[in-house]
Amino acid sequence: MAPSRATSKRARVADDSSSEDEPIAPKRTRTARTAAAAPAAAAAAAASSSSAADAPAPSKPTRKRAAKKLAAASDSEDEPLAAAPPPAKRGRKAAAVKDEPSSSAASSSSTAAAPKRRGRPPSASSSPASSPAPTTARGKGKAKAKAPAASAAVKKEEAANGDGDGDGGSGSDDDADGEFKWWKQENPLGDGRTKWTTLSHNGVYFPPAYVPHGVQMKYNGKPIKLGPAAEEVATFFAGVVGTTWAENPTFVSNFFEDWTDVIKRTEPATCPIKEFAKCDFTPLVDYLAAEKEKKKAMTKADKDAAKKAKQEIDDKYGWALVDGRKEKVGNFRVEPPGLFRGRGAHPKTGKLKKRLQPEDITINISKDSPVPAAPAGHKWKDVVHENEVTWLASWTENVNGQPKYVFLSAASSWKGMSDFKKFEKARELKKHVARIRREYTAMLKDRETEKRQLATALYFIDKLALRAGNEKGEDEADTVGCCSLRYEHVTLKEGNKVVFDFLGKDSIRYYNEVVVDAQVHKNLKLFKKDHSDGDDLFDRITTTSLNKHLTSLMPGLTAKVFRTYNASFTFQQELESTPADGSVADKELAYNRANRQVAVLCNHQRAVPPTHDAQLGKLKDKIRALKYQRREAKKLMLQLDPKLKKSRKDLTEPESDLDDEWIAEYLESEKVKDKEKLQKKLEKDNAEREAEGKPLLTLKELEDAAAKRAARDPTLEQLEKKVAKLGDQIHAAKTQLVDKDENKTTALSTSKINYIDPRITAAWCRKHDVPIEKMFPRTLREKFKWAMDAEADWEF
DNA sequence: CTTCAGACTTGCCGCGATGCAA
DNA sequence: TTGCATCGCGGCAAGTCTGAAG
Repeated sequence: MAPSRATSKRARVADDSSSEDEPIAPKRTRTARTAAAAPAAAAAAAASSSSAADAPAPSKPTRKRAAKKLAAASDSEDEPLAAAPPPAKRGRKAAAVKDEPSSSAASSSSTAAAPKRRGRPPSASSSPASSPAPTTARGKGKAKAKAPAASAAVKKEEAANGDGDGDGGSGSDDDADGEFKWWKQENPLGDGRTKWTTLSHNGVYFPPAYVPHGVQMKYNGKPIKLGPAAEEVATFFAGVVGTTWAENPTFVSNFFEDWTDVIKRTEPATCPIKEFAKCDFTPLVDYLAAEKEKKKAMTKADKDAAKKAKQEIDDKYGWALVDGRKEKVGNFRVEPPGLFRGRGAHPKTGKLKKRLQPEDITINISKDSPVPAAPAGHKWKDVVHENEVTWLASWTENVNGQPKYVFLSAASSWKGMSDFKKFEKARELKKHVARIRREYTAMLKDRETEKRQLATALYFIDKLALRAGNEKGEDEADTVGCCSLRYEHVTLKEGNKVVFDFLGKDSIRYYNEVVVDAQVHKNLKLFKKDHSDGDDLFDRITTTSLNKHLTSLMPGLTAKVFRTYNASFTFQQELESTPADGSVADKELAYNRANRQVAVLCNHQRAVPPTHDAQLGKLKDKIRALKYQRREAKKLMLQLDPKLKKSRKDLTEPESDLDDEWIAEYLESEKVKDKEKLQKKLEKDNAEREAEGKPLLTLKELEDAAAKRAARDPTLEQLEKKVAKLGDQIHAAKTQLVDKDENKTTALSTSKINYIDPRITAAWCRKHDVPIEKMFPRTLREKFKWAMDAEADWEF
């Protein structure tokens, strides 16, 4: 059975978030998340879910896709519908269109609210004037190699909020503090197509060349000398030894295949390496461990030097000028070579990701900006000037042939604008959603199977926040979303119950038992009829056709907008239960709970932190200790003034959760701790006394002194205060406990970063007087600068 | 159409910085 | 002051969706 990997922190424990039911986020009982590594995945799935895994489900057994479209074309509307309606010829799309004249033609320019056109993107006036200056400044900075004057200066300017030397493009459109506030512009979203007029930057940063270490791994028990190329790849593998990657047969065989290729090319024909089983990477593993130690043991000076070097790189490559304005670059570091860590049962996992050369990289930059110099002796693959895209550099990754890009950071104007657009689009959906729901509810009974499928899929996307579910290739992990659900992923139960069990994005398991609309249940039964494992559940629709339909209902509407809308809407609703007169901790809890609702809705999971149980235990003990102290304090109060027994019920109430055994243990441990403390104090004091020539103390003396202090009777008033304080502490700790436990397997950050309109948070903080820093860490505050001014009464 | 390439968002994880108790 | 847990951030894989090409 399960190969009991210690590393399987991915296994989840049942989560009974059975707190409430409300329409949008139906109750859910999730179980385990499958492991990423293939063998573990299969095992885990088999172990945890009897239903899904026993069936030949997980790995595509007899998958017959492609049959899809043919079926739709020929056999057409033959399916007898459970209800009654006679088959009908299709092609009557008119029915779907509804009153609005579709507007699909104009829809492509997805400009949210303001259809008003403007000639230029954000600031018409600033760029021509400001761009030449910074460009030259940049050029100089580059020439100086070290300490790029320009960027450093700008940096300081930003931090100190002082005035710069004209760099940074604080043109007339910008705010007084020199920062570009695009959201205060008249038309913050520009014309939607052209992204920039001028663009300059310093290109990309390459990882250092490989330095061979010469450590010899063993083959067949004998040390073996490898050239740099083969050694490097072997060392990549050594890096995963001890993790689940190294246990994954696909990973191992892909690695070995690519490695032997390298060996064939670069090693003499005498190189004996033929079988993975005979490879012993231990020397390399040890070497890596030693290197890690070395790094950890670096002196402070070395660490500082490394930090400084890193800072210089950041200063040089970390900034770009867009229309004369300084913007932060995101991933300017070229991805280093390594073994591809494809998640889930990815057929290509473990393959060698090659080292990129400047000759692989395309640079996108203004015509009039200096092209960043490629590393000595090299040149760029290409230099282009495409101002309808936002990437600064791009290349093709060799494992999957995917394009990769260098973009600006999340805090940049471009990303901010597109976030803003996204949330405005979701808010627009709010106005249409009632109508759209009515429409698809009616369409659930349409005579055409295709329409029924469309409506049913849409029902899931809306109610369950499923992803669209594009088709995937054979050379990718087998994961699905709404449109790509297969027969085996959906099980029908009595009482209109439906059980979903499939692997979604990142091979995260989605398990959900939901009671659905009777018609939906009926439809599913119909779609499944005469089908079997491996067949598409929705065989007449694709994400494209679904989105096309959605766009006809509302311009720019796509499946993912529903996720954004439902997440933000749910969040705002859940926040309403924030206790107006609660403490900040109470409010935080309410916030996190709302956040959690959304995370559960979107199925955002995380591995249980390895120390989770221990943490909980500690917290519980802390609470008990506090309770015990409170009990003692109350006792004292009653001793001091026995009359309180009558008037103060609260003092006589027993503390829950305290048993004698625990108390004894607690007291014992406290005793030990106290003793240790005193012992330390004794040593310290005596050292002092010795120096001053005073007589030394004994432990006994100290103990007596401490006992005397403890015996001093506090006043009633002091006790009262103490009890109150303890009460607060207990409450806070309990709150923390609940929060922590509920968070065990739920990742809040993804929804916070991508799905919840930040203006809801900003408004909530204002309304409830909670500092925004409590809810948004620095990077989020930067990313959501545009949302920070939301008034307390702002509504999503 | 379908497929494919391209561009951009979403998502989980590992690691380093940071804060905190010992 | 050091060891250690937490947290925030960046890395990069994996989605969505659009538009061009076959």
